[in-house]
Amino acid sequence: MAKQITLFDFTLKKEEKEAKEPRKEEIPQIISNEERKKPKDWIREAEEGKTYFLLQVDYDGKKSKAVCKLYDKETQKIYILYDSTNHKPYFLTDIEPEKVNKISKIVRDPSFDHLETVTKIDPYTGNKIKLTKIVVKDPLAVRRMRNAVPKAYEAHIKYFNNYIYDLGLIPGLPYVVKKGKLEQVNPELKGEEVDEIKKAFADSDEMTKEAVNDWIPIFESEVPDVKRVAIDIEVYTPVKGRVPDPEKAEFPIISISLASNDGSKRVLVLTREDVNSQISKHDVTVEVFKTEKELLQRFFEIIVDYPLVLTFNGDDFDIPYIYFRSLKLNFKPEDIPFDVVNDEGKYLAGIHIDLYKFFFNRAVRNYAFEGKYSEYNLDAVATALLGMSKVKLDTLISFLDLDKLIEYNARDAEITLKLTTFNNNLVWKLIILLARISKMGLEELTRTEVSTWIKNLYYWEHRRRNWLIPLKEEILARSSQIKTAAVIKGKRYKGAVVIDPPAGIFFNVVVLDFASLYPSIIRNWNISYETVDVESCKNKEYVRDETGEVLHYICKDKPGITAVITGLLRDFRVKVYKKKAKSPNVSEEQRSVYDVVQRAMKVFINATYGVFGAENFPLYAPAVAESVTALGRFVITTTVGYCRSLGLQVLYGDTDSMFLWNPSKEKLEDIIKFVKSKFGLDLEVDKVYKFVAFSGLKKNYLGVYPDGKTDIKGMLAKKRNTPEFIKKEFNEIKQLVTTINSPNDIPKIKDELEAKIKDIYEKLRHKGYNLDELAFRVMLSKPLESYTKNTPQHVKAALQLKSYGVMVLPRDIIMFVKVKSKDGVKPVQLAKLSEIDVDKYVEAVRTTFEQLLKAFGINWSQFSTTSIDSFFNKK
DNA sequence: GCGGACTGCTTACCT
DNA sequence: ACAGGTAAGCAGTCCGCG
Repeated sequence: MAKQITLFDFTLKKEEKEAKEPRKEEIPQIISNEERKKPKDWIREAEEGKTYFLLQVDYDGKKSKAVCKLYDKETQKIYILYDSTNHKPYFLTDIEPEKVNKISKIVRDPSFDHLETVTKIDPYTGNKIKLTKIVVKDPLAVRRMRNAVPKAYEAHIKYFNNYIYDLGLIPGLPYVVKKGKLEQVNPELKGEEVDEIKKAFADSDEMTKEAVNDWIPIFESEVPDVKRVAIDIEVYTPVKGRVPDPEKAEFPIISISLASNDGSKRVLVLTREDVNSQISKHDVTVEVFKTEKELLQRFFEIIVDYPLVLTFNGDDFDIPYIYFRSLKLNFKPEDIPFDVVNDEGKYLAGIHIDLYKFFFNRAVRNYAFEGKYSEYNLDAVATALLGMSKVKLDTLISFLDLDKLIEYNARDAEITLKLTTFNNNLVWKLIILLARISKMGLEELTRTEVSTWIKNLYYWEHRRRNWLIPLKEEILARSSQIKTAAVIKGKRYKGAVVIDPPAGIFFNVVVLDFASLYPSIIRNWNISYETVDVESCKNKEYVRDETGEVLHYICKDKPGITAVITGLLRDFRVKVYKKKAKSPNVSEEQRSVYDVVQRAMKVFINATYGVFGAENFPLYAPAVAESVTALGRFVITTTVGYCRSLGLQVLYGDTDSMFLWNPSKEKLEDIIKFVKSKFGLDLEVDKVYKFVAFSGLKKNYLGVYPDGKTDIKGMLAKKRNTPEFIKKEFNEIKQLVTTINSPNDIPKIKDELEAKIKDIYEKLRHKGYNLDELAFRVMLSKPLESYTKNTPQHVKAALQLKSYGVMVLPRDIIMFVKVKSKDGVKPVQLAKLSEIDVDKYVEAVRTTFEQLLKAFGINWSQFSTTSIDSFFNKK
């Protein structure tokens, strides 16, 4: 469900709208737990000796057991396997069993099972420590008991994850069922392949070398192309601009589309009196129903054959709507293969992935897809990744002829499916790889952020080493000291260096870049929460920032867990899979698999530094984060100094990059060698520009490659909220600029620039742009009521929309124009071209183009004898 | 009571 | 709920002005 606000929301006047408000119907009755779902034969139990892919682990409350959800490639169905090891929920404490025995809140609890004494390893010292394990019958009991002991360890871990750690399971890998237990099936690799991987780790420490073997199956195991079906529903909506409330489920479901990677495409549609119900030929199977109940009945019949259901925003809309609507139509709860639990749409015959949540994930967006989409509705994501969009409508869904409705509905399911199948199943493979690395089940993985993934990976690795997972307070007691002051108010420590660039055009610019700077620092300096600022350490290395001041010290006695895992992933990525992804000896399809593998690693590698500086991360260690950025500054400052000592001009640099002006090959090699020998870091030639136009601002330039392609960074012209007409005009000017080949070409371009800007100004004055082109598009980041400190313009526009009866929600993009009226803004839907405040737009044009003009050394005041000149002089 | 200087808030970007 | 750094535009406040 897209949240775009469209023009036809306003075709009715306010009064009419209120008159048409439907009467409130009763919310469906709440059903008691007993009446709820009884297990159906939708899912069978796994068979002994068969091989399955582990997709996820859940807790079955009725059987009080962990249950594995498995996929069989042959039958393409889901199977379950209950725990046969008698595994139970537990937590740990550092007091003796005798003392725990005296705590009645624990031992008198009906769920209390027994106590055990266990030995764990202290991550800080490597010493063995004795702990008491409090074993219970039910995961909820841990929550009741954990406050009854002074220190409760590992008491905040979800039970099914605890099960995964204890059994060393890796979701996404193949397993064979042996004696009722899962046994990992390793991929068969050629000798040379293994040798090649081992070679990449020849210089690593023992801890890393041991771990390499365990990681190979994660990256090399085949990813099964699980059978899946994307679904999308359309609901009759008599009220304009309002999304139906799933919990009320007041209005009929008029159409459901299904699209599967087994090749089937289907639309189930309701015949209606109120619209043209003629149905012509479609390239999908169409089934027509007289009643909504029959339609849903048929839908359930089809869907339960699928092990995996995909939706776009199904957690918040499609699944709850189907569920509550079915109850309303008197389906028995046990006949509905869906449920709604904790704001999640559950699919009871298998697994449900809500792709909206996955694509919204910041790490997925930035690291895996390199920010290719910046809005998160189906249309935007599909357009960016597939080049495919939703069917455009010029009226409400409720008014569509059935033919159009079928087409529209079918497209949505098709796009949703394609989001996982395009490019050789790239997204699907990515999800599986992320699950394997994080050791998380698919449903949890696709609904949580990267910090949860990293937490889970580290917990699993702690358990594998039999390390005790320390309490947050214990980590903070050692590594909470912060010595630097952030540049930005409100931030906790100092970050990266940004070199102030000159304004101007520079030819032959080479960009050098440290390969994964922060991850490499973590690995090379052995940084981890248990190695920074710990006493009782023999070999210490001091961390200094760029001024030479000592900030922290790192213990080199033993490898740090963060350094080992980050180093491992980094080396696998750089030395093995990035190479394989480009290797000419590998088939095109295999290359794309390796590309997914390296992208999945990138997500973890790049986010690791950040999570240690994030207060809510359970292994939060500010000293770790501060050490990383300080070393980063030290490294780049030293290297910049070295470049300058070679007589080179370093024009610009940000965090891990350096823009060198016309350097010789010899000097570049010299610098790269210097960095390798001094820091053990890899410096690479990242880009070579024909020229770079610097505006003089940081994080703001236009780089042009020899072939005329461009990189625009940070400029107003590329910001989403800049009006479309400015972007369009900027693009034309950009094309002009790319034709520059030498300084001699500049004067001519200058003249053309000047002429072009005069044109824009004239066009603006004569209302030559339409309202949509003039709109600023700004995202509402929170509910309207939460803007208490001030009222920004997009909020003013949103308030006007709201008073008009249009629902406005967080993440909606508000489109508004600047006008000469009280608020100074109006939503495009309510504005007229005649009321536009031209001065404001001239100002916006000026600031946008100034960023480019400054590179050419042009000031607005330099435009002589023009109307623009006189205009700006009076400002 | 008005306007410029200033701070703070908000959004969107860069690495 | 990964981090900090930079920029733009506006909202709101303070202060001086005999």
